[in-house]
Amino acid sequence: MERPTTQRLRDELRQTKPFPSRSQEAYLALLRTVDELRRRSSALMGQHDVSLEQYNVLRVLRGAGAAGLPTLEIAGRMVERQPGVTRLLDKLEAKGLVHRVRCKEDRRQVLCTLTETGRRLLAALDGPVDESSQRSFGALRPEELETLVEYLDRIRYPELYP
Amino acid sequence: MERPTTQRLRDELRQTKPFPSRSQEAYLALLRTVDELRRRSSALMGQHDVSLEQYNVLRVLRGAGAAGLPTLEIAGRMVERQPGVTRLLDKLEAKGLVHRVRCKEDRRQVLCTLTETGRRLLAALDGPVDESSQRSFGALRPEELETLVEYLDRIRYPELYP
DNA sequence: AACTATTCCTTGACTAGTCAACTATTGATT
DNA sequence: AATCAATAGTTGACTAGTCAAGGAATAGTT
Repeated sequence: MERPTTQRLRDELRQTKPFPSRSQEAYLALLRTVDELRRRSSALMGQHDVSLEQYNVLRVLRGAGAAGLPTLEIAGRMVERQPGVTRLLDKLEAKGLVHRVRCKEDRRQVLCTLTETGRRLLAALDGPVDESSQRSFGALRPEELETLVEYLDRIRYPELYP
Repeated sequence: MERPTTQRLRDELRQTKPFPSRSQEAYLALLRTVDELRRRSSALMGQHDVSLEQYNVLRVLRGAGAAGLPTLEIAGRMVERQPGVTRLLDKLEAKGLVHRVRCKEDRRQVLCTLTETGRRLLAALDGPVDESSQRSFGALRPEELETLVEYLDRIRYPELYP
């Protein structure tokens, strides 16, 4: 972390005014937390010359197994929209981490698979990524983690939890 | 929301495999939640031809009062780094929402203030923004909101909560 | 006073993300 | 079969974010 670790949210804001509402406070806390987590993991990926987003594509591909996945399906498993995924795949293919071929059965689809290099890169990152994740989320006990995930779910789908 | 609202995290992922770890599940939930919140508010800002990020700069400036703020101080109150803020200010100034002047006392600083137009735009957005925020976070009771903020704090500063 | 260091901000060169428009292929309909 | 619609993906034109390098002004030092 770059900023002094003793800083808390209210200090970070450096505003004397209280938050306009708890919701806004929570919103800001969410933004800042995700930003911080992104920074922590980006640092890891950067050492291997891939971005965090590129890494996420690789992970999705590994999760899919040897058969590979069409581009749109990758996008579906990620936060990004299709065009972004296409561009990420462009870069990953250029680096030799991913292989793309037109699907025989449906020539509209492009099947993406990990190359051996890609698989090795992922393997090399597994340890550090897990450590980093443990360090960040280790601050919460298992039940707390569960609660957090539930809260986030409810924020995303408010109409399901009236 | 664009995707079917009955989808839950496990469905979104469309993976049969369980999560490698709770931490990873929480991490993904965080990313997706922030992404979704960003989308919801971006839609509001877009109607007034400002981006969410530009809006955040305007809010910081309003919070600072009539005196205005130097660029670096704005960055300090936001998630972004300085260069990003400079560029956001470029665009806001071009739209006539913000005014910039070199500070007399310290000519290194650039004092930024809201224009009347900027202030009106913010006022027009206050209602919708608050509504949207209530809708999202209304899914949590006040104590739960508080707990959420605490958890997020702990994730950001794990060493403070061993 | 003259140098050096620091601070504030901007710029350049990159990555990434969005929407909208387009191509290619497939499927469905008449 | 000929058309029309839907799907998969790419590209263009934009916004935004990063780091690293640099200019300008100020502060500190000798």
